[in-house]
Amino acid sequence: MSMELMNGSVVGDGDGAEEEMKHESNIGDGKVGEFSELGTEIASQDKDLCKSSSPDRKDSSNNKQVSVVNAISERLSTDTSSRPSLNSKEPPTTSQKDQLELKRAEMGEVREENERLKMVLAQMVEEYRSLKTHVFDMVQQEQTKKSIDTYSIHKDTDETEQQVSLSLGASHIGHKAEGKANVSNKIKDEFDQLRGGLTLGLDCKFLGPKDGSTNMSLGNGLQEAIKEDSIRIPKMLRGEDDDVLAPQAQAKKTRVSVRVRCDTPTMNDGCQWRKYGQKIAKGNPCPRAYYRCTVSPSCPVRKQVQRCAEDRSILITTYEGTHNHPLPISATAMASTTSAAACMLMSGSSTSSHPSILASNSTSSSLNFNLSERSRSSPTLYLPHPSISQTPPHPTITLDLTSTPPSSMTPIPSPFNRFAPNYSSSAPLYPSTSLSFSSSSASNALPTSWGGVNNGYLNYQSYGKSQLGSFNQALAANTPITTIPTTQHSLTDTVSAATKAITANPSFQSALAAVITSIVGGNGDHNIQNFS
DNA sequence: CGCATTTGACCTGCGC
DNA sequence: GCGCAGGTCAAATGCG
Repeated sequence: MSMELMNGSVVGDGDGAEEEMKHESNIGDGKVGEFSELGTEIASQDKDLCKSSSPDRKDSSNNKQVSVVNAISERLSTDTSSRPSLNSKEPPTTSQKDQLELKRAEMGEVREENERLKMVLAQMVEEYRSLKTHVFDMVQQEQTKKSIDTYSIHKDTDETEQQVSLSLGASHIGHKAEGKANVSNKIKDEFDQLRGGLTLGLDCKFLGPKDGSTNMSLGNGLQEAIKEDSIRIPKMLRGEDDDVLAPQAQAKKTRVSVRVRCDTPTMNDGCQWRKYGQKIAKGNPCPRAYYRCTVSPSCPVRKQVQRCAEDRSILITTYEGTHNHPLPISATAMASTTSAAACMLMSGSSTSSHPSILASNSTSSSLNFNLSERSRSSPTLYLPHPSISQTPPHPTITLDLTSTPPSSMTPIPSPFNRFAPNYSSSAPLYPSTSLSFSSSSASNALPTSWGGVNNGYLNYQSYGKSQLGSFNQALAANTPITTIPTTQHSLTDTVSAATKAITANPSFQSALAAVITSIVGGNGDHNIQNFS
């Protein structure tokens, strides 16, 4: 279906990775000037990001921003590794003094660079916030419109949904489907309406980089919602083409699974849910509860809540679908995260087969964001519980927000297992992507509540500043002399400090996931690997 | 009384 | 075609 698009993005990613590697190798050679230039370039590109409407430019800018973060980490590590010589008890020779001066100069530049990067990051957070607000406003406006036009839209529901589904199918194969290019303007208009109305939070798809991939972008959020709606239409009322569409639609039924430690029966994500069923799933004695979003009667979003069989303190909440209504502020953090994660899943799956990353023919990927030292030393592959993950028609992305990975997490002796997409031996039909934000921090706050009046998006905003600041400070704080000899350890300390700041608040975790996803966008794999 | 939850029945898809 | 498992429906029940 969208294989051509996927291939296209793979090629694009590959170029990006090469460029990134080139930068990093320069830094590794100690070319401070180039590093500074790179930072300046990124800073300027970030400004362009605000002004420019060119999606490609934005995309490349994002790639480079992530690479700069990696670069500075590399840089810090390089500095750290050279520090023991500064502490040497031997009397310094003239050449050593020169070296000392040089190093000091370098460090000064790096500090400047740090400051610059702080600014860039702050700006990115600011941009994300304003964009999110903008999208939210748009959604509200569209909702108002839709309430006025409800009748006229619903009148043609069956026909429209069929047509939308058909045209989506056509749009996915886009350029090769000339014969299906007779999409009516009416449907296009409805696309535009739905674009505003069906996406929430950070839907990076619509803010996405590539105009050419707009159709594909539509696929994730819009198509999902449309599909969800169409699911509720009795088969008899659907057209005969539905048989053709059904597998395609089902294949896109992405799910976002969130694992948190939670004592309450269900995780407060800020949304309103009504329980409509409960089942004992095979392989897990804990019942699985089914919830439906009740904020809007027509909202297609559902969630499943189940406790982990191995560790019952872990609550696994699986979200499916996209809200077609404005969300309470307290619910936007989770909605953004799930929406973005679903976006990442769709885009990530398109690149997971890149040969340089995945030395396997498997389609399953696991992107680990394990930041802790323990996690680094013991790389993990999260294999979700079979009752959750082994549902082939549903590609699932798992956000692991638990502090201790479950026993089912299996170390994979692979050179890719830390950063690159891993693959499951069970090899599900569709990619099951795991984003693990695990932390070794013993004081890891248990996310018993996602929402709350002051704990959602607003909180992210405040944490976005204060804690991202901490993140930067943690990076900057590592610049002073330490005696840790290896780059591995200094980086680990840096990352551990940052991890503490990040894991201190679950809302920030989700928001961070959303931010990262929005930055990484459609070609995240390479960048994510380096970001770890 | 209205709303939410519970729970058994039913539907559907998939593997054998 | 059959059985199994996941998912949904809707009547019954509970609660404020």
